[in-house]
Amino acid sequence: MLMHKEFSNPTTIVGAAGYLGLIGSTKLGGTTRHREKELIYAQGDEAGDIYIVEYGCVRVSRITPEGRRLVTGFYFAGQVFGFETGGERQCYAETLEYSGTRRLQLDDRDLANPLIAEMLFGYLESIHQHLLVLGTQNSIERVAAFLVGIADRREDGSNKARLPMSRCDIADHLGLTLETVSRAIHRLQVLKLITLVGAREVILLDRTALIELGA
Amino acid sequence: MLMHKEFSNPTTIVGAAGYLGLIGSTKLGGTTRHREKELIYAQGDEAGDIYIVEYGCVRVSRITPEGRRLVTGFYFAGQVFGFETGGERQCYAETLEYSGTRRLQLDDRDLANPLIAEMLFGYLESIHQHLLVLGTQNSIERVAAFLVGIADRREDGSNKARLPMSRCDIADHLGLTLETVSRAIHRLQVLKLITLVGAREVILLDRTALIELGA
DNA sequence: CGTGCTCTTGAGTCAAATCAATTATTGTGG
DNA sequence: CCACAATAATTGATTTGACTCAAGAGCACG
Repeated sequence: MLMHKEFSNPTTIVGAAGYLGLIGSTKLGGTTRHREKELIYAQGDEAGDIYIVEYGCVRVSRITPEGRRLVTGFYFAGQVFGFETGGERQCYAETLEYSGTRRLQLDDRDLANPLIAEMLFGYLESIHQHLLVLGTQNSIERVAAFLVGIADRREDGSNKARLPMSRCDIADHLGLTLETVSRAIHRLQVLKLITLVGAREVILLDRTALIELGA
Repeated sequence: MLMHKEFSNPTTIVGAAGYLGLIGSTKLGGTTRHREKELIYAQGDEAGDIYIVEYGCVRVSRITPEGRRLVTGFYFAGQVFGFETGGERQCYAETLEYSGTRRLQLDDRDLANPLIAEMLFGYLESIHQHLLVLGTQNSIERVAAFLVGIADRREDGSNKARLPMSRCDIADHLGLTLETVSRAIHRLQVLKLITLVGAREVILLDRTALIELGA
């Protein structure tokens, strides 16, 4: 429907490319600074606008009536989040660290803007990828795909993935438990596919093998 | 972002409401008739247009590089399918029974049409719901949610769900095996929440309890 | 009225969940 | 700056829900 998207990367969400073209738009707000663990919006808030991450990291999640949580995504610098249906938001958006975001007011006609449409379709593609992960992959494949996805979103092209989110956040994103995530990371280390630098940073030693695992 | 969507129903995709307003549009093609198991589009085909089911049922699925399959959705009369990112389709669409579909040509500007936008956001919401199912629910909850979702899409308001898809299709939709689906259906019968009429039709005896299970 | 599907059912296995410590890390006040 | 509390992550032991493998049963169709 729109421009072609690279497919080597399983979890790229929405790049900054489109965003640049919006600078100067009257509907693009200034940068809002958030402390760690700050709520950007909650379930029940009015939906409609979207947000662009300037720096830092945002976690978007959804709670089921039974209290189970699904983390629908993590968004880093240059990425867009907040696309939602209906009048009310069904998700919570919270910062995981000191972050800056800009709000972009949207109305129906903005969807005709190719930049906005690209963002929306990029988001659609990312959910589809997430579905594929949750529907077909085992724990080690899920974690491998996750790490590659995070690393791919770094602005520098380095083989590192910074993890501002907890093991529990990762688990709730991948439909696993935090213990299983921890064990999968351990196994990837034993397989010499990654190295841990502390608990919150990983170096991808064999990206190809990781992509193959998580494909 | 757009109009409010009912939330009692976990798997409604895109209703026929929007479609009616498009009758007369030059871009809406005539009805194409398909035999059972006919391919409507394949991975690699050019993306861009969407389809409306007139009657029958369409299965949309995606195959991973390792050959695993995810059925992303089933579409019945009045529903829209075929929203995809990028130049090439990543999914296969096939009829499960004798069906009729109409193609709707889309270009970027059509997204500004509220009817089209509603369809797109309805689709977005349905994927989100599917994610929630795959990310948080166990086998019996998944099957319960699935059956309620199918029943909700009947035009008559009856508590029946017709299942033109096989157990294997359901399994690949829910991230389970066909045996597990069969056992879950059996357990729902024992719990007196459903009755089977043959293998391909179920009557929902306690929709509330089913929704609670699958919520 | 077979023949081939699909679906069901059973038995055994295995991957991930659960339960339970233990070991980093991080943060705080003395 | 260090001791200590609090939080997060790892690791181990055990359980369990879903998968796998393997027969049968039910149905649809020629």
